[in-house]
Amino acid sequence: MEKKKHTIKDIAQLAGVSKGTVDRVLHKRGRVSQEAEDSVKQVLQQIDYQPNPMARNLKNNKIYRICVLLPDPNQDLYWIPAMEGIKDAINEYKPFGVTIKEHLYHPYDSASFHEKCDEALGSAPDALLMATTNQKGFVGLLEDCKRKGILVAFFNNYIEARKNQTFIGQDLYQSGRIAAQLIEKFVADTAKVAVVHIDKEQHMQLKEEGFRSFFEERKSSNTIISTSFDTDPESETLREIKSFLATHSDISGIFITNSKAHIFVECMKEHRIVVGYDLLEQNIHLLKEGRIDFLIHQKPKRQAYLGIGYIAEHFLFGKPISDQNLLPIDIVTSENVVYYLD
Amino acid sequence: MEKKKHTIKDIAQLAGVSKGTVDRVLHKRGRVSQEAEDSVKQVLQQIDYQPNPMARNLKNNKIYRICVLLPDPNQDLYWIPAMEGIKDAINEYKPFGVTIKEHLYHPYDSASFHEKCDEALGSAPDALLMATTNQKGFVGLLEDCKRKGILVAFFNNYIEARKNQTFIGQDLYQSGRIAAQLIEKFVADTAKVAVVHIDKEQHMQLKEEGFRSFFEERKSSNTIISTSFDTDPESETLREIKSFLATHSDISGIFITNSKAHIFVECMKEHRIVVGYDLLEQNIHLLKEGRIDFLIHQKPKRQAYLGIGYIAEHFLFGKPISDQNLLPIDIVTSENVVYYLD
DNA sequence: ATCGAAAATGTGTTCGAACACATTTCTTGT
DNA sequence: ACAAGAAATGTGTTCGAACACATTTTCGAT
Repeated sequence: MEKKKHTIKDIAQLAGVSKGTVDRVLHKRGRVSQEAEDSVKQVLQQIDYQPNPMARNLKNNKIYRICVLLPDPNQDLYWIPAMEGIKDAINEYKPFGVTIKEHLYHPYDSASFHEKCDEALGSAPDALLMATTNQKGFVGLLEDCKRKGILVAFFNNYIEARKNQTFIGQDLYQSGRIAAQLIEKFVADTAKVAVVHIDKEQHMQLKEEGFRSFFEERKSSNTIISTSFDTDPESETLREIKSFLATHSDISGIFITNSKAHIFVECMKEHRIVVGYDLLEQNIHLLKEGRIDFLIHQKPKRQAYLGIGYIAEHFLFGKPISDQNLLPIDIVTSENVVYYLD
Repeated sequence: MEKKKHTIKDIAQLAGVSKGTVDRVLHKRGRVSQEAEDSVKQVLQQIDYQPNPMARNLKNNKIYRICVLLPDPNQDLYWIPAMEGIKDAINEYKPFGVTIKEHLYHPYDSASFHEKCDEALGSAPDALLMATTNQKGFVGLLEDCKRKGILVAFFNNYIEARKNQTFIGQDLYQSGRIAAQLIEKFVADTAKVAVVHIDKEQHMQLKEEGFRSFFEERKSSNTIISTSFDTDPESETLREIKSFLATHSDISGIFITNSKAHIFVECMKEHRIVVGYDLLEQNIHLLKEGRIDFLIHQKPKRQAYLGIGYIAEHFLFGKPISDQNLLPIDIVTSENVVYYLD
């Protein structure tokens, strides 16, 4: 009773040829007379034929293999959500014949990184999903993948994706601007604000640039200072932070450029506007207590999940894969945090 | 070379029976000896068999029909994004044999609503996606669907979903609380804030309740007043708003409970903290100009898209459908608005 | 005209699940 | 013990696309 979708057989019948000929026209395999080709193409123009993805994939009957290259979440808890996203994706795409293998390296051990790289590439996967890090040998790895025709997807920090690559993440510069905007709304016109880097990494610089750019555009008379702390075992981090706070008691807004806001905030006695990153348990706790005002959510779980998803649906259903997928920069407060968890 | 997925044939071989018997066990169709059933079930326990969704669906070969019941976006521009989401979903799921038919009724014409209801239900679809409205006959419609076994999904405003129903949207009460939190952070401890309803509808009440609850919990000494305006052609809306502003010049924060913040804000001369809803073009313009501070994004496009998506994937791949899908309440500023557009 | 090669076209099989149908095995009453 | 009927089990076909393979047609060279 329902007009069912057109099939190759239908087209063949309408064009007065066999399904083999239609197939040859569709796939441009040649061996078709001009006459037959024309009549098939005419039919194709009239009906809009879209091949049945189910049938196509069933015939394909390929097991797609995706390798994930990630710092071990047991070593750096930051990666736990990403791992969860990957687990979700595994469950979602397993029935479709997508297999995913995780290769977890030690975050601060270059040898481990290379070992896992070799392990992953050695298994000659169809695609590789990896967190962007500033590990040495990163560029070489990419070239290797390109040579071997392995599709690469990154997530986490921004990297410019080239051909056969895709990136899932946020615009870090812009997230710095958002932090600035939130703080600027709160503090007095002449207030002093601080950019705080803890265990500085490269991506934080972009955030600071974005942050400063916002104030500069406003031609505000706010003072912006920036500072860094390290949490090396040998350094007395907490004392340094407290000392900083003591000598800068006139600061009224603080932007902490990574997930470690909780370390800094625990040292603060009186309230100041605080904007940080990431929904770590400790950060959420402080958010709910009102000691952190806003957290910018980088959505590592979703990034990882989408990374797998884009790859899988590209292989399975031939969906186009775009080289850049910038996710919204979500502003999280104690009142809406619950919707962003898991 | 790759361990390919287990098939019914594999199971049959392992259990020493034919695929027909395995099929009967899997679908509990009976006509299987205890002995055969045990041996198949034992194999099933050892390997974790998941049927190939592609093959299943290919054989099914059913055209799923979804009807969408929506106010005409030409009459009320609010519904344009929802329509876009539906168009996207159509493109996405068409190749899988999902057909979607839109039934657009005139938003303020009850007769038109009923006509389109009958039209939609008359075509005996597999599922119905509709925007929640307070049209009369709404409850009757739902019972009709239930009786006919039609899966129903709602989006837009909250409604408690029952069996065979699903809801996609936001917690309105909570969104009011978020508005309150944003305003409370900005204004002085004793400041006066206003809740403004324009063309009052039922859902706005929930938002106001949430808004007030936040201030009450804080035991703040802020004063909260609420007021309503109508944009009937005969009422002099703008004059009334201006008059309100003149007599309440001490208000420092304003919460406008629907997408019509732009109407109110256009009447404001000096800046006050303004929180509104929805990414209408006019609102975005004012956001960028700094005359609106925050917009709460209700994501009508995504709601509609997800509505179709949940239904389609339920039918196609047997994904479970949950009765409530609360989307994050996104806080939008001029700096992150770009990521939420379309 | 006739053969051979190349070009054109048609046929058949596969993927995995689902189900209709065919066949075998078992049970029961006489 | 044997037929009849029920129960158990096996076989075959279908869905749509893809591709291997079989068959037919065309055309040039002799």
